[in-house]
Amino acid sequence: MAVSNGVVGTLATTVYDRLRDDIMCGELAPGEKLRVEFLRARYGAGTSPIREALNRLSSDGFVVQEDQKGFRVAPVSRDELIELIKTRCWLEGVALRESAANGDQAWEEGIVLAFHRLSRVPKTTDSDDSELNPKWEELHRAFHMTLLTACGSGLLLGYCEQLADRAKRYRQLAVIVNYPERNELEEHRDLMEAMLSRKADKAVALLDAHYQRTGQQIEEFAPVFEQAGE
Amino acid sequence: MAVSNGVVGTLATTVYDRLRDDIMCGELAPGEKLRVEFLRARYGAGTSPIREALNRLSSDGFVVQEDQKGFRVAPVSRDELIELIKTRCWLEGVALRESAANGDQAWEEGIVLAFHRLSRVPKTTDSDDSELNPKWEELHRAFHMTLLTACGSGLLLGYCEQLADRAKRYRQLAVIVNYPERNELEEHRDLMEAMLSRKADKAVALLDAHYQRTGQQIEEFAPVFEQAGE
DNA sequence: TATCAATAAAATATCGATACTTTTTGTTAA
DNA sequence: TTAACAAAAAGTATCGATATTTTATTGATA
Repeated sequence: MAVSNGVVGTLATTVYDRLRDDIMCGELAPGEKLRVEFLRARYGAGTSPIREALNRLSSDGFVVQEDQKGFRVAPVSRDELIELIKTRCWLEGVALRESAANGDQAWEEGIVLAFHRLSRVPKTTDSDDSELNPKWEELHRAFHMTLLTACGSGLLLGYCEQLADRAKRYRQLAVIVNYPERNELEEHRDLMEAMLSRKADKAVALLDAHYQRTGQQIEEFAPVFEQAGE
Repeated sequence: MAVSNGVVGTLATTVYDRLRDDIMCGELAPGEKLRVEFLRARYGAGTSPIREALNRLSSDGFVVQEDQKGFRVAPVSRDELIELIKTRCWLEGVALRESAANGDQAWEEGIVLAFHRLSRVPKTTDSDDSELNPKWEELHRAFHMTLLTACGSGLLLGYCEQLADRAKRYRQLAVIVNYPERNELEEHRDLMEAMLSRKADKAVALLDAHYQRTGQQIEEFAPVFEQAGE
């Protein structure tokens, strides 16, 4: 059962993916209690796969667990957002430098390609910029990761990806869409060019600014931090 | 049930802890298949807590999981060890620099204290240096973490801790105990002094050397990398 | 003898029922 | 009224049984 692209997955994995999405996009609010009975009904699965998915998600930081008290959606806070961005700048900074030092021709070509694809897709789907384009999200993620892939550590890449996911959650909760005075495409182009010419210091500075700016947008859009209880 | 220091934990958590230990110390060999039935008998628990523990461990990288094919102990390899050490140097390097920049007086005092405690405990329990002293392991870990605690990111600390655990596993598998021409206490003292005098560059250099040396010891002691199948 | 298919065995994943813990509710005594 | 406790309700954690999938075995065919 649960077949996708010819491969049979487990129900637990399906539930994990769906729950993760629902938490990331805010369908399940920060702090919300995750009762097994509720989730069983929602995802049409038995106790075991639900609990297995929840256990995995708590290792990822999307769910918090307390023994004998069950699970709830991980809370969000201004402090955590700040820490998240800071840590992300540090880790991606290391990865950028290493990538710039070690990247080969295939890596360079990958960057050019990823940028090109990103440039061809609009950030929002509808004309009034109220809805994020998931395709853009995907290509944006891919572009940033491509810059890092030559760092030589899958472990580090994994951490960067995890942080990117957690940051994405904040972005989705804040429903940031289009800011007038911001040309993201140019920011990405500058970043690409700094990396291609192996100016690591410059690239790191650009990236820091890039993330810091996004962080600010989220903060200005602060209804996110209404602490959600139940 | 499962009471320890007044707090009631779940069976799943107990199993998680024990399994983790057994994998870290090599009781369960790298690559070994982890059949649920076997684990049930071993830890005296039902299917659910066993599987929940396994799910958590796979997020930690101690167990690998493949849908419909169950779980096995994460394999080890020379390549992974190298990557592990490299990544650890990078992340702890960042954390050291930030700590050195931000640490306050309480942080300094914590370091002095942790070093003192470490210096008072022998690395091995018996006279012929064949058995590691678990107390030493604990204090050693505490000392290194204390150096990093002022970095200002719990996220980064978490990653450092995770890497430390994975590195510990390699050390335990290799049964490294006492190398003649190495004075670890002095290495630690130098590291402490560099940090107290806020010489971050020097501290990072010392730490890199410290970990690189340990890595070398593990590699020389290479029976670890006999690939274990079943 | 090798290949493949069919079958049997083993192992994984899932379910629903039960035991245990926490939380809520209701009642009594200060 | 409120503090304390007891009883009931709700929710979590665990178990053992079953369904499903993978792996091993066997035997027929080329």
